[in-house]
Formats: sequence, structure tokens, C-alpha cells
Amino acid sequence: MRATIREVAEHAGVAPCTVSRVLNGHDAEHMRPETKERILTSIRELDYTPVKAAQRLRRQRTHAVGIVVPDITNLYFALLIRGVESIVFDRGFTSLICDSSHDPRREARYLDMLLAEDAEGVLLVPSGRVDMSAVERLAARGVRIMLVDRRVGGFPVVEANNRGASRALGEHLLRLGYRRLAYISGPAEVSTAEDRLRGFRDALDAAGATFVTIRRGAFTFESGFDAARHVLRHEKVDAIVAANDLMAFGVLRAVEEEGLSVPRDIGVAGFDHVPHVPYATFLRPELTTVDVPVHEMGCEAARRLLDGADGSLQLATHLVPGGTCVVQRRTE
Amino acid sequence: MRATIREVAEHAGVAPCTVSRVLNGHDAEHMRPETKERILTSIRELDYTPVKAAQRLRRQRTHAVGIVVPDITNLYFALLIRGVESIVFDRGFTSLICDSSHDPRREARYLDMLLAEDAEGVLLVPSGRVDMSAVERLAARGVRIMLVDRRVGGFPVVEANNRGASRALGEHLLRLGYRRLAYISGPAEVSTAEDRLRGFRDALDAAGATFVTIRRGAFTFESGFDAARHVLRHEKVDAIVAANDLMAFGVLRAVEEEGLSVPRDIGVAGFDHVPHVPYATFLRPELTTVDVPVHEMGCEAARRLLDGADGSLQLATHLVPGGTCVVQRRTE
DNA sequence: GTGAAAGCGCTAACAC
DNA sequence: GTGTTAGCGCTTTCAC
Repeated sequence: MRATIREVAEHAGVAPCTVSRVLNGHDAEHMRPETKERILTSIRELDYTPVKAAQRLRRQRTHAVGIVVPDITNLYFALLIRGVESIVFDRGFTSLICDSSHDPRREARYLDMLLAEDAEGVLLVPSGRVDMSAVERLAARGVRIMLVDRRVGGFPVVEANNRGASRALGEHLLRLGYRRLAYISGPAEVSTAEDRLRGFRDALDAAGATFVTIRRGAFTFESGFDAARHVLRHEKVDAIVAANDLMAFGVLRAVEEEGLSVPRDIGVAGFDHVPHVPYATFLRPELTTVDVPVHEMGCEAARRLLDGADGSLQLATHLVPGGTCVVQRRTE
Repeated sequence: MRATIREVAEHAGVAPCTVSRVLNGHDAEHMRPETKERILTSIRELDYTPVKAAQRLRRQRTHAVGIVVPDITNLYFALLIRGVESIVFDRGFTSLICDSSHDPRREARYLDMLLAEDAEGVLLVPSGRVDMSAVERLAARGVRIMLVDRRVGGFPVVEANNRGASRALGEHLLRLGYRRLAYISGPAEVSTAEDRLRGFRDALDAAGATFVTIRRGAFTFESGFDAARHVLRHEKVDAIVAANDLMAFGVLRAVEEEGLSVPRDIGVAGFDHVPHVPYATFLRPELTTVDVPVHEMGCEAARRLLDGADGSLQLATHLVPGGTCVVQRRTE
């Protein structure tokens, strides 16, 4: 039923290896054009496609890479995947997209699956509590590992300059006159959360200021909402800064529910800038945040993985001032 | 460096096929427990994992399935993928997730890639203008094709009862007293768009009513916004119904920009119910819409594909009344 | 310029 | 109960 390379060879009156040569472009220098033509015709007539499994077995290469993200339904990671895929696919590699759903056990199972599939490289956005042994298993087999967005262990990473950007955001808010700041951070295990907190603190330190309060969320809308409500009910602050936009949206919701108004009564800032979310267009005023080039991060990580580049890379980010933070009239 | 089955066999003092038997559970009845034990130990000690390419070649089965969606950054399709993956992965299959990005050419390339990978089945959410020849190429090779969410050609499909649900939505609005309705439909090539329009029309027909106007959007926020603004500026309507929630959000935005208020001045309804979008929580009042069990659709499609079930399936949906449509005081 | 032959790692039919 | 053998479809020396 399905044609093999031998059948193509017979049909064209040549040996299998000659067909193979055509298929793989090893005919560059020395091959009679008419032979090549005959073979190409046979391939077309028999509707021949090589069996990948046989190629992989023989070549001892799979041309497959894995990409593991914590949550495929999160636009941030979906854009990352798009970036990766745009490079990987166009280079003729197959990518195995895996969604760990924030579950370290599931994540480990996917990593083992990638090992079984003989992925040549793996791009990993680690969940909060990665099973490093699964990662080590891959590395031990010589699989190239590249972390994306979040650091963990000693593996090379492509990430944003979270600390620097967060510091710039902090300086921005201080410049606008905000002084009583609450910070809603992300999970302690996630490097982006820690870097953003540290960066903002850098700004405060330089100005001799401190946070009124710091709370920890889970990078989700709900956790931002909960944390903000708690802050608003127990502290006197003039701005709330969240470690990502999703939580910042939760903050805005809480501010509204508490009967306050942004930016009149309180300033709000986020981090991420995933404004591609159409719903976010509803926001008035627009959120003060930091743009993270997540698609570019995916592209760059894929490029480095395929090119065999070692070492880490930090991508530049930039401040996106929005109407949720404005110049404060000092009321004292 | 990497252990093969032969090395495991030698290490355990058995023949390769015996190792294979253990690996594949063909040891059920008759195998000396100690032999099995010895083999398992060797496997562990040598850190052996079978080479998938060799297995696939020998077994003539890939245990791989493809899933092609038009837009991985759209939460709707991300949830669909999750549903599919939850079934496929747990059954020991590998899924190849492909994002056609609404581009029929890219879509065709992915379908050809799935052919080259010898996917045993393909779940396809066709883009607006699918290249059916690429689909036929797969089918001709005996690859099982199952459409999801959208119909096209004569292939079996797992979809929602869009027409029935839309009719119910129409009846709901009529019952509330809305009479001057504008409808913002989706792309004509997409079956969901057509079904929803037809269903709503069913309701109007039964009541002897007609649309004030029908416009066509692209299922995007922006197109919903544009269409609604046009309607609001040129027609006198008491409600605008969009063929999906994304466009409905655009409608709400347009209504706000035109200085009108929902539901006081105008009713708004959508279709999809992807309220999992945290940002949507901002919406006050909540959107009147129809719940489409998209995750379940993914699961069911995957199950049917793997179980070899033929024929189509329609999943039930249900109306989600929201504050954007309320009882109208007839003002005449 | 092209062909013959070997073998990638695995499994299954058939021996014993 | 376990081993021997052949072969899945392909690529790549090495001949000539």
C-alpha cells in the first residue's frame, strides 16, 4: 500500500541509495540530471514519503525538541510557545509541546516522555517546584536543556531583565510621588517573582524608602484580588504594585470593590504587559506596567537551543507608563 | 554510552527478546519470576530506555496523534488542547500540537508534517479556509481524521449544538422583550458562525420577527467593536448579539464609547462562555452567553479518535443568563 | 555516477 | 520458559 524507498528505486530503475541521495540532497555534484528527474517522477507517482522512524533510527537523530510550559491556557506562555515554534518548525524540527499544568509530577512525566522520544533539546519553563532529577536525567543523556523565563539549578536560561526593569518601575513610582507602597509578589520558588521584588526593592533602597507591606500571591487574578483587599482593609497605602499584570487586574478589581478609584485614590502597577488580551482593553485607565518581550524570548531560546549556543541571555524590557499611576499631589 | 536492549540482555544473561517481553508485558503467563527480576534490575542499572524510533519502525505503529488548532493563544483552543491532551497522554500516546495561526498554508504544512510523522490520527479544528487536499492526503493514507468544533467536508466532527443553543438564546432575548436586534456573526466559512446565526434566526422566525441588521465580524475583539460601533451609529436597536464572547466584549466596549449603558440603554449577548478569562471578571454586569463545553469537546474528540469511533457527536450547551440582558420595559 | 551490503534498535514468529 | 533469526525502512560507507 504505502510505497517504500525500494519501490521508488525499482520504479525508477535505480538502487535505493540513489533515491536516498536525491531525497537528502547528496546529489549536489555528480548525478546525471536525467536520473534525478526519473527518480523525482517516481516519487511523485508513487506518492512516496520517507518513514520518519526509519530515518531517525538510521541517522541516530530525531530532529525533535521539547517545550514544556506550566500553563498553556496562560496567554503569556502561549505567546512563548508561538515564538519557539516559529523558529523550530521553520528549521525542519518537530516540536513536542507539553503543558505541565503547574503540576511537578506531570512535568516530570513529560520530561521523561521527551527522554523516551529522544528529543535533542528541551526548552523548559519550570513549574514552581520542578523535579530536578527529571531534568538531570535528560542532561545526563546529553539532551540540551535551556530554561526560559525562569531560572532554576545551574542551567542556561533566556529570561527578561526582571530585576532591572522592576527597579526602573520602582523609580518611576517614586518619581511620581508615591511613598506608601504595598507590593504583591509571586511564588517564592519562581525566579521572576524574586527578581521583580528585588529590583523594586533596589529602587526603594536607593531612595531610603521601604514597603509598607509585602504580600505573596500566586500570579493569579484571584490571589491579586485577595491580597489587595487585605492590604486595603488593613493598611494605609498610596499605591499597590503587583508582580504581574494578572494580579494587578485583581488589585484593580479589589480597589473598585472597596469603593476606591484609580488613580485618584490609589496608584496601581503591574508587570508583564500582555495587553494582547483584548479584554484588557476595557481597562480605563490603562495599567502602568513593564513590557516583557515574551515572543522574542521564545524565539531567542529556540535559536540558541538549535544553534548549540551555551550560556544565558537576558532580554531588555521597557517601562510602559499608564494612567493607573500619575503624579501625586502631596497631601500633607 | 546509551544502553541498548542487547546490552541489557547480556547484563542479565538472557536474550534480547526476553527483555523485550518484559518491557512489553508479554510475560504475563510464563516467565520465571527470577528472570524477570534480573532483567528489571539490569534495566535499572544500565538506565535503559527503549529507542522509540526503533519500536515504531518495528511495530509499524507510532502511537502519535496530531492536534491542529487555528490559534493557540486563544483561550478557547488552549482549553480544547488541554482536553485532548488529558486523554491522549494518559493513554500513552504522544500528541503533536500544531498552531496554524489562522493561516491555511501553515495549516497545510502542519498536516503534511503529521503525515510525515505517521500520526495515527489527527484532530483538526480547521482554519477558515482549510486546504482540503492536505486533509485528503492524510485520509488517503488511512490516517483517522476527526474534526473538532467546526465542520468541513464530510469528516466526522465533535461539536457543540450551536444551532439549538443559539435558538434558545434568541428565545431568551425575545422573552425578555427585546425586539430590535442586531446580530454580529462570524466568518462565513466557519460552521460555528453559520450555525449560531441560523439558530438565532430560528427563534426569530418562530416569533415572526427579523433582525434589524446583520454584520459579519472575524470572531475577534476588534471586529466586534467595529461592527457594534457601526450599528450604534446607523441603526436603532435594543440589543446586539455577537456570535462569540470575544466580539461581545468588543460590543460592550463600543457601547461604552458611544456613551450608552448596558443593560439600561441596550442589551448585549455573546456565545462561548470562556469566563475562565480572569479579566472578564471585570465585566459588570456579567455577559449573557451560552456555555460551550470546550474542554469536554477536546476529551470526547480524543476518546473517539483513539477508540476508533466513527460518526459525529454533538455536545449539549446551556444558556448562561447574565445582567447584560434584562427584562425590557416596553417604552411605546 | 551508481550499486551492493551492512546495520541502526527493536519485536515477533518460530524453534526447542 | 527462553533463544534464534529475520526484517521493519532507511542511509552510508565502500566498491567499481
